[in-house]
Amino acid sequence: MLRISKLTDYGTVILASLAARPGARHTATAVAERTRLGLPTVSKLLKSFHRAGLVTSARGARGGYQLARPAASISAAEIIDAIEGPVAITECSGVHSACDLETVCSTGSAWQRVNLAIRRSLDELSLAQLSGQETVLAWRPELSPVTARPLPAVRPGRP
Amino acid sequence: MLRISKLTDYGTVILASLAARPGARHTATAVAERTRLGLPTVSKLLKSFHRAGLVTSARGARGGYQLARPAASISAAEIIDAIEGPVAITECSGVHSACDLETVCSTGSAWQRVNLAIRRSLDELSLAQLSGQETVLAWRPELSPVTARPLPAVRPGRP
DNA sequence: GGCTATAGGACTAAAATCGTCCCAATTGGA
DNA sequence: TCCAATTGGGACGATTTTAGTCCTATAGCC
Repeated sequence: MLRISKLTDYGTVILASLAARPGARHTATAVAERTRLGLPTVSKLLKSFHRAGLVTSARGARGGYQLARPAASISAAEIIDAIEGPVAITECSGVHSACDLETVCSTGSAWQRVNLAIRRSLDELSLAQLSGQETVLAWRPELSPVTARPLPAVRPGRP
Repeated sequence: MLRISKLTDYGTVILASLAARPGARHTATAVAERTRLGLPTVSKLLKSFHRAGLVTSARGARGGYQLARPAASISAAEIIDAIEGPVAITECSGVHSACDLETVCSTGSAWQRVNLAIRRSLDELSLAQLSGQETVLAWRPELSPVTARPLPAVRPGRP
């Protein structure tokens, strides 16, 4: 199916939530409540984003997170990278390929081409667009319903 | 990561193998030996391709598979569809969305745009290109190593 | 009729993904 | 100065996907 993971999808929702008020500081708890995602999950994702440099954080009382850059300059590719690691359509686009098929492996270059094309469209899509701050061309409701957000059954509060 | 599954990758190798001699009939066993993939796996994938109409089959002695169409007119998108189902980057690009987030779901249209872009490049890539029958532009060896093909430990023969 | 293939599906095993929890570090305020 | 709030990092268990195998039925050739 070639899909992005649920976590990534949640991630965009979380970042969109931060983007709504870029100046303010947002605690993980507040974001969890606003997005209606589980607190542990939100917390985990925000940590990932922090490690990737997409958000800045402040610890301690009155701490919280906020976007490190304007939403328009954060790309979908960066978001995916932050959570799932580098986009790579085939498995050993990486380093260690234990592949001893000779003839057919010319396949590699072609997949790579697709990979680049995907990468490019992901680079061009900004968080601002994802969060609806910028209109996206050719918006056809009947063709593009809603994004995935099968909510976790559990609410933020502790069990 | 956004990657295609191993099975899909195997699938392209199998189809490429058929494409090498489009006129001939290939038994699953022969393909398994040539590609060095496990016979059950090859068999399963060929069945999927048959159901999807990408290959024709003949039963009985002297039976086997062959491409239903020229390699140039089979797209990567079709191959992926045959094995993994329709390409959809987000989960509920489908029908039943149990999504009750209102504000943030404008995200949908943007992901959909990416999805279309991906779909398009997948449509444009033919099996002929994947199997190296047509050269692919901008082939940079140091950037695009080899495709994934972590071989199954087991050989075609029965255990 | 017997041999060789595919057709289809059930079933098991392995792996990646999700989600939760715990404890350490840090900061602001009473 | 101590307490409460909040992030940081990692470990763990459960669920879901993905891989891979096997069994039985069906079809065509000799």
